[in-house]
Amino acid sequence: MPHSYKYARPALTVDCVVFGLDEEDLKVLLIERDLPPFEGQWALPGGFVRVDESLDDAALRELQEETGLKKVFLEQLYTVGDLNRDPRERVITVTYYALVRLSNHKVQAATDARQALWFGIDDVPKLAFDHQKILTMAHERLRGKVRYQPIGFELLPQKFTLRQLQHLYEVVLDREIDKRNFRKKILGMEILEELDELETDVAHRAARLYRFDKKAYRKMTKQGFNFEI
Amino acid sequence: MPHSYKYARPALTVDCVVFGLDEEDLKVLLIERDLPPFEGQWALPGGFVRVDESLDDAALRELQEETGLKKVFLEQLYTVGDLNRDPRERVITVTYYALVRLSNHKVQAATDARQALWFGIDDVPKLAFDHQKILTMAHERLRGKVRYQPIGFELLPQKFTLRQLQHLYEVVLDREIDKRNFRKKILGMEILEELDELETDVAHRAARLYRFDKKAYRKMTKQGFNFEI
DNA sequence: CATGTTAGTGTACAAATGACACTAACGTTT
DNA sequence: AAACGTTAGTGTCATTTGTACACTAACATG
Repeated sequence: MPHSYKYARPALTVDCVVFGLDEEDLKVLLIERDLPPFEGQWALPGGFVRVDESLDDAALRELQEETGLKKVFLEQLYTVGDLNRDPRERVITVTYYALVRLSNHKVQAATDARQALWFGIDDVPKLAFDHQKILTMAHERLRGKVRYQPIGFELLPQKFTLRQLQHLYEVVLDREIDKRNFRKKILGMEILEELDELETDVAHRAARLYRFDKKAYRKMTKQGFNFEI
Repeated sequence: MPHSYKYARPALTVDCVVFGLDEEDLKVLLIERDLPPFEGQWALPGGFVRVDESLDDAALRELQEETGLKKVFLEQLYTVGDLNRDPRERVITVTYYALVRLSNHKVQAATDARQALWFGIDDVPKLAFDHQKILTMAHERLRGKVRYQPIGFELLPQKFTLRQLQHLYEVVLDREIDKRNFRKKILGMEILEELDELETDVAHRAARLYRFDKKAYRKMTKQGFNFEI
């Protein structure tokens, strides 16, 4: 035990709520714990922060270690520090949420996790610790933020159809959206680059592909433009 | 040094950005540090989290100890944990922002602080640590949040005039607002209780006093109402 | 009683939102 | 080759919301 301090210190961890999107559903990535406490239960990926790495780095490292995910969109969510949220000792957890392109990423369990699996957001099992509460918070944050920041694109492939984009908002906001009004609005923002490509492998008329134009968005933001769905 | 751990642990602190409002300006409460590091410099009130108190409790306690403030509106802001933000050792800080009714609260310095003083938001001195960055974040959060959550009332006395309320939004959002449109909008929300009282001690026609009707707001929120300025 | 200062009120135009239905394209089935 | 099924893609009108704008009333003060 080489590290001693005058006053007791809580342990510090990071946990991540990783969202993905498929054709039907909003999904969350969970791991099955391979260590006590809550061994064998499902939990959010996460782990201890090393004393020589930043919080963001810790979150990225744990994601990679436990699920194989790299280079994902990641934002800090909230820090939970209730007294008895971990049965072992006082633990402070800085929580993050991440958005990934489901199609791009093969997930695989590793360190400290028996397996990593995607669950439908309305279909998650009982979670370890207070992870259900964190998941709920993350979901609310996503619902809120997706409406006034163009973060939803992180859930789609880089080239996507307007149908996919609309579907994203319908799933995340949990309400139907009128197709014509949606197209009018999103195209009117001029933050989508219209590609000379169509989707492939569909059993009906193929839709045009678009790409989020980050540069145009940044420029417009500086001129007072506000993204809003 | 009775507390030993297998791995090194960062220290954990809380810092608070306390906002207040007077007739002119949005203000922030700062303390002059009475201990190294940065002794004699201005900083955000804050301090170490005890191992047996929650993060929120730590923030409230430090506020009371260093500035004398009690029972303020307090919300978690962000957790900063860059590697070298404290010259002594690795320190993780959970930051909060607080809103207080300036008129109600007498401020007085205490533990670890030579004095506590209100500064105009555009008139803060050089701050210790990365506190300027935290302050900027808090200010942005306030600007953003005040528009879609009725937290602004926390900055006003419980009974206020529409003029004061409008002034609040003008100061926080840093833009002029049309008086008639503002009144139409805010009164149309039906979240203000019109009192049979007028302001006193003014050298002109006295304005009617209103009170924020929290119950009505909660009820309407449940029915899908969204506050927005 | 004149002055200065803020309270309190309505209208008209512009912009944004929301509701709504058909034809075109294209792969699949018969 | 024709019919079918499925999704792409498009415009208008009515309603709601936002924005710009100016005068009279009330009241304390000198």
